[in-house]
Amino acid sequence: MSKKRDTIVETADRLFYREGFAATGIDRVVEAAEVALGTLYKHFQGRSALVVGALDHREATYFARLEEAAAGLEGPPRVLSLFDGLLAWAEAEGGNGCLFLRAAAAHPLDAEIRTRVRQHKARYLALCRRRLREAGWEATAARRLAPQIFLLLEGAVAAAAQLGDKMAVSQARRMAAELLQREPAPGNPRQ
Amino acid sequence: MSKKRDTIVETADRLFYREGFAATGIDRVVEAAEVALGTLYKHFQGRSALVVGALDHREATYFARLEEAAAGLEGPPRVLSLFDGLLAWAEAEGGNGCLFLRAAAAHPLDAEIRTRVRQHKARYLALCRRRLREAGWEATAARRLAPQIFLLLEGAVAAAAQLGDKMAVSQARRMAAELLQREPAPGNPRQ
DNA sequence: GGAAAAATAGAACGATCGTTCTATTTTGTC
DNA sequence: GACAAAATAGAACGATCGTTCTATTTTTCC
Repeated sequence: MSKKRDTIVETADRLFYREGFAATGIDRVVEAAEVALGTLYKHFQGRSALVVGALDHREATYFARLEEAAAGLEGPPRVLSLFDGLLAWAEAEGGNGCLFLRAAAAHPLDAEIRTRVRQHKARYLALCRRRLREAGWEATAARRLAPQIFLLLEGAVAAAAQLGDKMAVSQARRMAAELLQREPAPGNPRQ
Repeated sequence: MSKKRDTIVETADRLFYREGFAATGIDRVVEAAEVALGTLYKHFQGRSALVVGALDHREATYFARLEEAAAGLEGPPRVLSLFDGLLAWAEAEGGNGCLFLRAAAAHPLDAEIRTRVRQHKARYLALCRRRLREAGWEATAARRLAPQIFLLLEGAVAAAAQLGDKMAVSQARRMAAELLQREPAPGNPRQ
């Protein structure tokens, strides 16, 4: 819609993630986005709205990346591509943990932000379930397996956060592969 | 050593965890600890030193709790008690994620704090390895299994953080139990 | 019991930061 | 080319917060 708005949102997303919420103020975003302070306040009510905008941007781009990673895949690899998408993201932007959880930690009393965090995690879990179904698992099995896949994803993000340890992602992927192999989908009895 | 110092550290730990680093300033700690501002600055050089003090306190109390949970246990349960300790902690203090990771996120450029975070995670991983060895696994097996247990622990903490979802901890515990059962320790061939 | 040390209350400072405002310049459109 | 809308630079404000300082009171210890 607005080119300026997009620039601001992308810059805010990048800065918030790379340098943290505490370290990047409005001025910092304005400077990096090469935009005037007034322009930012024309598009966003205030800092809170800017953070929400950055989270929405991250939500869209991250899930888009996960769709790319799954393109053309079927069976268990379609589920495991969730880890490939995570790895690609960690390599591209450096594993600094989950932007949503960090936003919630940095703005503890902001209801709007907390809502986005919950939404993000709910959608992430729902995506795990959907992928399992697409890969051939029954609804009941998908409902049981999805939280386990989700837990491995969360563990990978958290473990990768502390030392840029990308190994944690492949570790989690291997564990997920074993998990899926142990109870194969009726639709894909052979891996 | 100093009673006042202990009170300050305990209060800071509790407030930082319950209300977040951004929301609890020096004044807030002083008020809750029922201590004068000058007393705090007599014991700590500044905010950064206070945060480090709180992290050290958390480190000590958390690992002590893990020791308690493992007392008297042998074999796989000795490893799984890591999850019991985590659950007890989550129920007592409410799962708000890992204090160390939150501290690092809130003070991105503080070298001292980043060091404590790395130390904490390294010790946690080392504890996983030690427990596996105590439970009868060989050194090579322990080195391979420890990161997997650690990943499940991190995943449980992160997943529990978003909705007070204590189920994530028991979920992770079940996954760890299966993991250990799949390749039993020579010293404890029967579970 | 009296001296030294610690603790207290509270004011004051300086810096940071989110936000608003104004005056000027640029951009887009008929 | 003119006019309206958007963008710009930059000053200014108010609030928060970490930190320092002073004067007074309490505690500790010989």
